[in-house]
Amino acid sequence: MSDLVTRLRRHNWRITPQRRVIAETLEGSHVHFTAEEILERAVERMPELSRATVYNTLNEMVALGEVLELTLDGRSKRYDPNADHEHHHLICEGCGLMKDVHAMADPVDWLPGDERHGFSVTRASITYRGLCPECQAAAS
Amino acid sequence: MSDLVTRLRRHNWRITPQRRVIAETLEGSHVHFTAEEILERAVERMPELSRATVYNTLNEMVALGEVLELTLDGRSKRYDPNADHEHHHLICEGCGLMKDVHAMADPVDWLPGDERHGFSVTRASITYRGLCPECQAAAS
DNA sequence: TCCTAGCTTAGACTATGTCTAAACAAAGAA
DNA sequence: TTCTTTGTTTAGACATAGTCTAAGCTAGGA
Repeated sequence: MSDLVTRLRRHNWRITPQRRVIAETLEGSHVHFTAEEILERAVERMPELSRATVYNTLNEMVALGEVLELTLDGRSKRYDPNADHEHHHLICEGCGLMKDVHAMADPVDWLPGDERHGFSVTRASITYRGLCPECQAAAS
Repeated sequence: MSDLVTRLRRHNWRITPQRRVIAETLEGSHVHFTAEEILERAVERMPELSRATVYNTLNEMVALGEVLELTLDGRSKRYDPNADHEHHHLICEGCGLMKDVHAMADPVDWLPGDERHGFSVTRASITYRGLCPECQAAAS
């Protein structure tokens, strides 16, 4: 049973077969897929599924607040089904491997008032960068 | 005199007229331009300048470490000439306005060892999101 | 049953960025 | 000076990621 599907249903969102396949594909993996990767995997289960439906569905899930959109490499967006859970990202500059990580406090607390320029700051995310164990070994 | 040009020259990088115009366009503004915006403005000073040269030059300046590449909205990359200066970004979710900000400490220190997954973590950047004063006023 | 609203589809279109091949430019050698 | 080498610039083709459109489809209510 998909937790994401349950959360989506709470918004009175119609769960069509296409949307179910997309949600389950998104949730069934530990990595954050791009839209194309989700399309590729979902099509294995539902061959007639179209590219437009995948893009539409992902955008709607983001708008509902149940999926996070990540733009970390400047190429394509990635989708993270863990929308409620506060976390950050660690990226390998060698191979692009990405991990979810947790910091010790909320970075919003570390932005002084005089650096806020009158904004109401609601959230903050940290992108850590470095080399994963494999790329460190390859570089030495 | 452009400080960025001086820094680029230190790398024994040939400062051609095209490269100078691009560097000065990049540095002469307080906002972070996209490649297309830089092209548009640089062409006013040098009409024969090509798109490929702008993209090549920006990528080379990033590779030299003198310019930062930002991918904050998932659409197009933006370029920040302040590469040496440790700072983060505050973005308005209403209108996209972006400000440079400074946090009170280095977020690398706030990532526990058991959250590093064996990576050598070299840097971290924080993206703060909220609403700017104008968008707060418009929303209320 | 029919109607209606919303969903899905294929493919055209747009935006952003990269690649290629040829022309050009600068600096050193003869 | 002319030749050669190396690096730079150019126009335009190409690639990739994502959006839009118009038509058809589907589920649920009247």
